Amino acid sequence: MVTIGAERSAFEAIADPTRRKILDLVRAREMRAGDLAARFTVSRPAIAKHVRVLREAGLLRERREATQRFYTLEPKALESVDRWLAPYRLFWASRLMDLKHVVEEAAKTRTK
Amino acid sequence: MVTIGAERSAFEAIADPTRRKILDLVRAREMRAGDLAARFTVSRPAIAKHVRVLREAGLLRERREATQRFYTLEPKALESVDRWLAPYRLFWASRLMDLKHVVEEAAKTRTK
DNA sequence: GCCTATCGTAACCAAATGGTTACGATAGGC
DNA sequence: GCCTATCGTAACCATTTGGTTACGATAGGC
Repeated sequence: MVTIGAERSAFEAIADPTRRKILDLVRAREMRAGDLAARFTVSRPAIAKHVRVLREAGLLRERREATQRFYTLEPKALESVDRWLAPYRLFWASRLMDLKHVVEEAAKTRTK
Repeated sequence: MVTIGAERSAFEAIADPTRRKILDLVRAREMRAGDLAARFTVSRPAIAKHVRVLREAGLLRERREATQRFYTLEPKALESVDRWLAPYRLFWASRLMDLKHVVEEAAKTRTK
């Protein structure tokens, strides 16, 4: 298998708050590069670099029309993150069980 | 409000694959610093630094016993990430709806 | 008291990151 | 043909990151 261009993990991509905000914007509606840049205080090239990182992580889809570039969220964006996170949700659930157990024991003691 | 020690985001913390693996290990069972280090090829101080990042992000809990240090997963670890991720799950769901619609249209056309 | 085991921290280094300004490519209006 | 608008990329820079080796602190065994 030949990889064209740089690979990059979604985890790295979402580490930066600016990039998370870009994703949040693009999730709502398709946006042009300029529209995105206008939402931030940093320069347009800085945003272009963030967008590149997001594309290399497979999170953004690019559509060109004349000189303009439109960005949309890749349909399965962040599923890899979600998959990794899933066992942690089970962990929280088990923690809640523990709490439930503690509460029930306390109730039993009280009604004894 | 006075911040003791460095603040750090959970998103930065999980950007590194070694740190994600540390979390995965600690989620299963409490581990000593040395136990953790033994699981990786990098040096012990390198692991100590990763552990510090994870603690600063509020993901790890430390317990000391003599000269040993035991680490466990903080009960609510990564909930902030999960909260940020939640709208993306809705996004996937709506994408699935779209797909369902496409499939149903195709079925209708076929049976016409 | 001394040795050993278990650690974090300091100091240092190469590479990656996130920002900037300057420039080039491309398409549309006139 | 020329100007303008919309962009990405190149070159550069300061800071952060992830790794190393060397060292110090602390507690238990004998």
